[in-house]
Parts: sequence; C-alpha cells; structure tokens
Amino acid sequence: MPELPEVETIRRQLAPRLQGRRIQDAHSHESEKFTPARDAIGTTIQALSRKGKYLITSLDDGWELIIHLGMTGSLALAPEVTDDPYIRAWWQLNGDEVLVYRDVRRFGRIRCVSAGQYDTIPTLAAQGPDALSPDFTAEGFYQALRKSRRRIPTQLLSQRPVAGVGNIYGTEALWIAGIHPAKRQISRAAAAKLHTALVQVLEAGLADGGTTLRDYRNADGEQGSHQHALACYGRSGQPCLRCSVPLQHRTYDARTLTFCPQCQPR
DNA sequence: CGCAGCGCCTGAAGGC
DNA sequence: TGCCTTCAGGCGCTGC
Repeated sequence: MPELPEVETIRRQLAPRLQGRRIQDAHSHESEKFTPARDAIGTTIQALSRKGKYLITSLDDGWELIIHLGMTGSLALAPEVTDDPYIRAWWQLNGDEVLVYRDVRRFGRIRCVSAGQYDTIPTLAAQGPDALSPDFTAEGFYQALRKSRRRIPTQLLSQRPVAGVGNIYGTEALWIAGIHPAKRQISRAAAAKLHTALVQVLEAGLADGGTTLRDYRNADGEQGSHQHALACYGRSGQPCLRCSVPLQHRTYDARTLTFCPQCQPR
C-alpha cells in the first residue's frame, strides 16, 4: 500500500525518464476513476512531482495529470503494453515506451486538472504539509492536531496535519513516540516526539526503497525491503522490541492498530 | 464545517 | 477439495 516512501521511490525513478516525453496516445479502464488519463493526450511532460501520496505530472499546456496509487497501484515504463488484466491505464510516449498504470483493486484514481486547481480532489486540496518537506514543523503539527477531537491515528490518515502517512508508517511512528493509538489529544512535547518519529520512519522507509508486504513494486518492478525493519506493524502477539511485552492490536475507526500496551500507555 | 459511516475493489487466508 | 466469510485499507461521498 503505497505511502510517502513508496510513492517517492517511484517518483525518483520515473521523473528523469518522463521529463520531455510527449504523450502520443492513452487508454484507460472504463471507470471514471481512470478515464481522465486520456485527457493528457497530445501534451508533453515537464516534470513529475509529489504532494503526500499524490503524484503530479506537470504538462506543457498548464494542466496537471494527478495520479493516486490507492492500495495496490503501481507505475512502470515498458517497451509495450501487455494483456495484464489489471492494467487500468497506459500512456504511449514518444521513443517507443509506454507508461503503464496497474491497480488490482481499483482504489487508485487519475485526474487531469488545471495546474493547482485541486477543488475536485478534496484530500489533496485539504492536506497538510508533506512529511518530508521543511514546511512540516513540530509546532505546526501540534497546532494542527489540536484542531480535531478525532483519534491521533485517524487524524494522521486524514492527511490533514501532515501528508504522506498511511497505517504502516503511522503505526511505526506511534510506537517509537510511545503514544497510544486511542489518544485524541497529546501534549506539545508528545507531538514533537511524534513529529520526529514520523520523519525518522519515513526516511528509513525511503532509504529501504519502501515496504513490500504483498503488492508494492517500484517502477522497475522490484520490491522494497523496509518490511524487514518494521518494529510494530503486523507484529501483534510478538514481543515488543523495547520491553518484550507482547504487542496487541485493536480496531479503531475501522483501522487495525498494533501497539505496545507497556510503551504506549493510554 | 467536522465527522461518522459506508462503499468501492479483489485476492489471500481461514473456517467448516 | 470447495465453498463461504472475513480481512486488508486510502479515499470519496453522503448525511447528520
């Protein structure tokens, strides 16, 4: 499930290979989630950037092709399109290469918008600073968390206090910072700890090329390796790596949260 | 406007 | 072996 490190890994691989390429043709699955892929036909790619988990392809006509990978999405450059039934969109580029978007569960989506006009993409429009940008500060994070009464993990997944965090890296950061997932309000000091932990786990994930639990592959089809470094996510029942007490898991707001009952007191 | 709840999707895994 | 149920979860939408 691509979060910031996975999306950034793909962006870094594709950016230099897409820059200056002309989109000669495009096709998509017959779902309005993906049909906007065709709106980019005839344009030339200027740059590939990222905001949170959204990939933003700047086109030469003042528009942007926005790509979200959802849970199972992937992007890759290939010599030609195959008969893989899970390909949801593809763009024929000059130079005989195809940018292929594959998404088994169709949780991803593609949009074409006038540059910066994100009012039709509410999560993108309302999301906070990217977690790996200088705009993500401890004090700003604390103030953003104070504005809501929802549980901290739910706030993280909303992308509003900070952009790019999903359940895996959020779970890891809460464990590092020693914050119980049921908490709704945390102190300035705890917010600062969580801020540091988030940056730490996201940078570690990025350095490992992302986390591959099942579906995730980078633009070259390779798996990440950060799944071997996870201390909390997916380890319910196993001993905490700090205190040896068995980790527990509970469902909060329809999300499974794993935590250490000793290190993350309520 | 904030937020709770639901729907979207499919493959894997577990129960019987 | 095979059928059925449950689970994974990011995000958009609806309605309170």
